[in-house]
Amino acid sequence: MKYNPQKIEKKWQKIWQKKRVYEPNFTPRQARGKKKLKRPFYNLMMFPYPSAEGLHVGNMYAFVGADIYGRFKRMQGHDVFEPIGLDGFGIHSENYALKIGKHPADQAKISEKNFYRQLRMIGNGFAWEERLETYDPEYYKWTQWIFVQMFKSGLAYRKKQAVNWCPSCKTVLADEQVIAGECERCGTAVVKKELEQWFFKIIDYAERLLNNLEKIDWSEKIKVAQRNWISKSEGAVVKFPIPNFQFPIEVFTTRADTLFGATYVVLAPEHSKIENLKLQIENWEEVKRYIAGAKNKSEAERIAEGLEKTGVEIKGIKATNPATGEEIPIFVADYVLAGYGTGAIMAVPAHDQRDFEFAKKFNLPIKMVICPNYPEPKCPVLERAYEEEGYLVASNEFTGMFCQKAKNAIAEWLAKKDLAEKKTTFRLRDWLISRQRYWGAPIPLIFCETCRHEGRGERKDMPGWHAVPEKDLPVKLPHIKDFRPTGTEKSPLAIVEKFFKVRCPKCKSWARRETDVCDTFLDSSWYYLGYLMASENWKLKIENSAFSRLARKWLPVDMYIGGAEHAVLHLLYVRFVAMALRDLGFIHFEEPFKKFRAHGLLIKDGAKMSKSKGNVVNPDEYIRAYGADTLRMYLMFLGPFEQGGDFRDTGIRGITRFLERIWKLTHSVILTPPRRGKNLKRSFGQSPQDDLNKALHKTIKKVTEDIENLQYNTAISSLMILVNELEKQPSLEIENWKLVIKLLAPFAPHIAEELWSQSASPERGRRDEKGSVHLAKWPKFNPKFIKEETFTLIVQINGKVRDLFEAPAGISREEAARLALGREKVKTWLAEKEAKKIIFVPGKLINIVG
RNA sequence: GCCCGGGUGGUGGAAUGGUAUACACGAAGGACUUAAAAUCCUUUGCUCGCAAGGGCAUGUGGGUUCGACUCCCACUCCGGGCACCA
Repeated sequence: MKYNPQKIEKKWQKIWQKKRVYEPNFTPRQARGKKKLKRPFYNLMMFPYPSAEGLHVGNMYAFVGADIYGRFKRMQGHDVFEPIGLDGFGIHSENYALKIGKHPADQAKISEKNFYRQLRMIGNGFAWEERLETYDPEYYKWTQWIFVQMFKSGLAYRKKQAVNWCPSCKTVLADEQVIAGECERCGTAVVKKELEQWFFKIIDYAERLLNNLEKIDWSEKIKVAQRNWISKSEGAVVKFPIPNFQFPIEVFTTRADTLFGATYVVLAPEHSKIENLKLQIENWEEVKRYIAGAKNKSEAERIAEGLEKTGVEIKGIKATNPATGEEIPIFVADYVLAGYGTGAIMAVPAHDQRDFEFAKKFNLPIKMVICPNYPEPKCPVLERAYEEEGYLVASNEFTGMFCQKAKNAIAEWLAKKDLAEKKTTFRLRDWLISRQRYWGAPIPLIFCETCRHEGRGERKDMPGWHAVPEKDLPVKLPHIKDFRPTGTEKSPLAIVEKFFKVRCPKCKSWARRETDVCDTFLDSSWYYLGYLMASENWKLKIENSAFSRLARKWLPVDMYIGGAEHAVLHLLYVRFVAMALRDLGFIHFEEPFKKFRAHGLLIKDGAKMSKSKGNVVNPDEYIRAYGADTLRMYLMFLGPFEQGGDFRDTGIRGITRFLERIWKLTHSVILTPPRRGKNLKRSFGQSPQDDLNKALHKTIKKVTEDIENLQYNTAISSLMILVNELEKQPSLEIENWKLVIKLLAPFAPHIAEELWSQSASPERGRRDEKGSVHLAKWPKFNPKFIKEETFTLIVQINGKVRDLFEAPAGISREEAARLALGREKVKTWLAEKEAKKIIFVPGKLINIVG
């Protein structure tokens, strides 16, 4: 019989599904009845969004890598839950539907079928019965339910502010979705628009999101990215009074020590105070023009300008430096960001490069107050801002103080006069959650004009707004013909009367539904809970104890694998939502994933895969040509899973050869009974059987350790080394060979299953072999077999390898030195010289220094 | 500009501070074949040498060490992330 991957892969995929091999036990009660309660293990991978081209080989790379880990855990005796689903709601799916002129709901059905077909082909141990799609009303009912909880608890709020707007996608975007001023999805330059939008208060959780990073076992680079994104700054808010005006300008600074060098104040163009000061501003027209111009600029334009600073002085008013009492000018400039700190800064051109450039351009005084050398202040002439540490100069009683110390001293001095206050600020902004698009979960809120008028509402701070009562969820997305984005700052649902016209849940008068939909990242912020709900056909409720029991058994997720590109998107939101749900008492944990590992990027022939380059690998054709097992193993053999790999067509043959050799070897083992009792003794006293055990158990150890560390490439290579060895063995027993099949099983599940079943013919069959190899026990290595009796002792002379010989394992330093010095080569190399020093590393080498 | 990765044969890549180049691909030669494919065997970092054997090589330059791909310093190139965050 020849190895025919296509045939056996289809066969086993069917059998697995029929026998429910990969379906875990969900209810604790059921499990108790069984003789052995298996330890649950939730093995999660980031679910894909069903894209235009079908499953990308990069997806397959990620899924296979995650699956190997899951299969490994299953064989180690865990009850593994490895679900899969589709993240099909959202702009990406809708954009594709628009492009090909289909309705997103119809396209979803097509994509769904295609994706599930492809996902079945790759041979993962998915729990298919719990699959889910985010556009399924059963699912988004709970997306909406979460929104309602956020609203009721005050974590969702509505606010008008300058937000990111993508003119091509015709919707607002979250900060996390803007990459270098461009839309994450389509690459169009994002513009700022003043709009009223829904936000989630993720900033309230900034501190916890930051602190918890210490407690979770995640890829370090993701933690670093999150830390940088949240970016905590400790400083002070300092008041700069405006003469003849009631309110001072408040600035945020982390460098209170430089306060005596603050020679002007800058407000962001969006700063609210400017409007209030209108009557006192002499050049109001000019200021107004500048503000309008700045607001119209796209994010990308601002970045493109680079360090070229622009701004306008606000004439007619001055600010008082609270430290010096000096009156200093006030500017409006777009290098100051409205959304950070207080939206205003004190400019210290001598010690901040941006302020320095601005001051140079506008000829403003540059006053040095920090000097590297003290007490002899010979301050250098500045060519750029001096941002390093130093001692204060020209700062009254603080002169001579080291800057770190002065920071606190000055802040406290001003605090006593009520002119300053310590403050911690985060760079993280609140999560903008509403989208002016069609293909998403409608935001489940209703606005009632009557209630607003009478000051009623679910929340005191938001009169007129009501959550859709939970019994009315889901708010179904209506099937409308014209789903195209309007570009009018409103969703296409805003003109669908049968959708938005609704009775107020409170006063029953006619009211209006919110017509924006939720950001896709809300869909994916809780899907790991969804899979558990799917196990009971969506009959469970998050708030009920039945769900809670299930969650306590399975959550938090034990292992989560996905792409690093979601470091500050999905991976941040999902943590935030879990914390919020925990605080509301719905779940028992605040970190959803105990362990997260980011896989590397798969490239093709040294270049990134992209549609425009035309080098995107479609897994279908490779599976058709070589089989899923070969492709799986090839992908994993390319390089370390966490680093990625370079896909080259030529390499695949090596894996095909390897699997064919395994196939052949199995049959020769089955057909040729071992010649017992004929083991020839060797000169070292080790029989071929000892050698075989050693090779076998070393490999078991190596493969086990490598899988645990996701080093699949070296695990596969050690399997290859073992097979090379075993092919030379005259007497290979089937029981030993079966250990190899087990080691192979996570990587090449189909061929392993086929060979397992073939080797377990009834007359040979044992209990372990009746079922699937994937439920068989993962082999344990026996340290006794690995123990070496001799080793290769390396002999170095002055650090260079000159000789080597076999030595007994426990050889002493003296004995090793004696043997080494007696060797011909050593004598030659050492010539007449004495050995000055001898370094001996037990079990490794001896270095003779002459 | 800042923060992460990374630089090793013709290629993908291995190496707890201890034989650098495992494993695989490719290439060359051979066996089998009428022939080809497949398969199997041998060789394969560069270099000097008939050989035995030697010298040189892990981006560059220094350092620590008996010994450095591995640790430290400086630089350089490539990939990724963030980007006027006061």
